[in-house]
Amino acid sequence: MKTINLTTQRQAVYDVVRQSEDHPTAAEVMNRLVERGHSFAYGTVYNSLRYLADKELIRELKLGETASRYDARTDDHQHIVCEVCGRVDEVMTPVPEEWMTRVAEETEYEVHEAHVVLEGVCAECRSKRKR
Amino acid sequence: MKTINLTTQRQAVYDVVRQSEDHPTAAEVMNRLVERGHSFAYGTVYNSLRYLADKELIRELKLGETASRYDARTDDHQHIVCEVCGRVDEVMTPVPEEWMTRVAEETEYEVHEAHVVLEGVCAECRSKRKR
DNA sequence: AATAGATTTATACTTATTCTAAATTGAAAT
DNA sequence: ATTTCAATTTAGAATAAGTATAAATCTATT
Repeated sequence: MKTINLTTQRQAVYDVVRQSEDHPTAAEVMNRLVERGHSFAYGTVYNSLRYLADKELIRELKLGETASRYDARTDDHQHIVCEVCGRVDEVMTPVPEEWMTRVAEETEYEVHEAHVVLEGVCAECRSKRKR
Repeated sequence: MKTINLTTQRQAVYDVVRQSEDHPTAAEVMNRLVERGHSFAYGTVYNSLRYLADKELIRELKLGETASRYDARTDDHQHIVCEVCGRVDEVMTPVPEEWMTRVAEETEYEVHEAHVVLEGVCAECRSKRKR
């Protein structure tokens, strides 16, 4: 019984997120909407992002920056941020189940999810650095 | 050559963080300072927290909430947040090196750090729920 | 006591996001 | 076709966390 009501605004926001190669912030989504000729209220973009994340069509990422980012990939995965250029890439290698089990034992929590943000230097910045 | 200049304010902020069982936000640190009879400017508390984190006397935690939290434990560890009551606990079981290596291979990043925030239900909330 | 550098203070500002009340839209019922 | 009602959008105000700024205060050294 999961009805999804994609209004014009929500569809347009969804399209922007899906068609972005990076992981745009709300402000970036807004800019890209304007580039496409839309002019929605700021609040609507936030509402739409929240709605889409709620329906699990997109994911909200909190990577430790001030602004949330959005990702159209909703399958289980993590993220890595380049310390030099700030780019964000997907990490598909799954967090080991065994580690989660150990953490459950250690903490006595029922563990549901792990959000991992890795930090490092991307291939591009690494080769630039070498000279 | 790492000189550390602990002014009255910085020392007091450091004391609050060290003597907190939980992981207080800046606002909570401020409240606890007031309870102890201090009345520092808001900016000073933020500056002190930044200074102490800089000198690695404390750590700033970004757990996906709106406000940062602060932790007097500076050794390598992760955190787990209870979805029910919001409490934050330490996770000392280290993230498997092997997983980090695999991620480095997958992403072609030079991986420096992993910040993990786990979510689940703490022992206390679990037992309350059962009854 | 005089100077300089660092720090603190009070306050203004910024950024990201949420809230609010009125206006608009759209589907269902008449 | 018109009314109706709920959901949505809009514009703008409000909030929350944190940073910036300029003046005042401390502190160590000459």
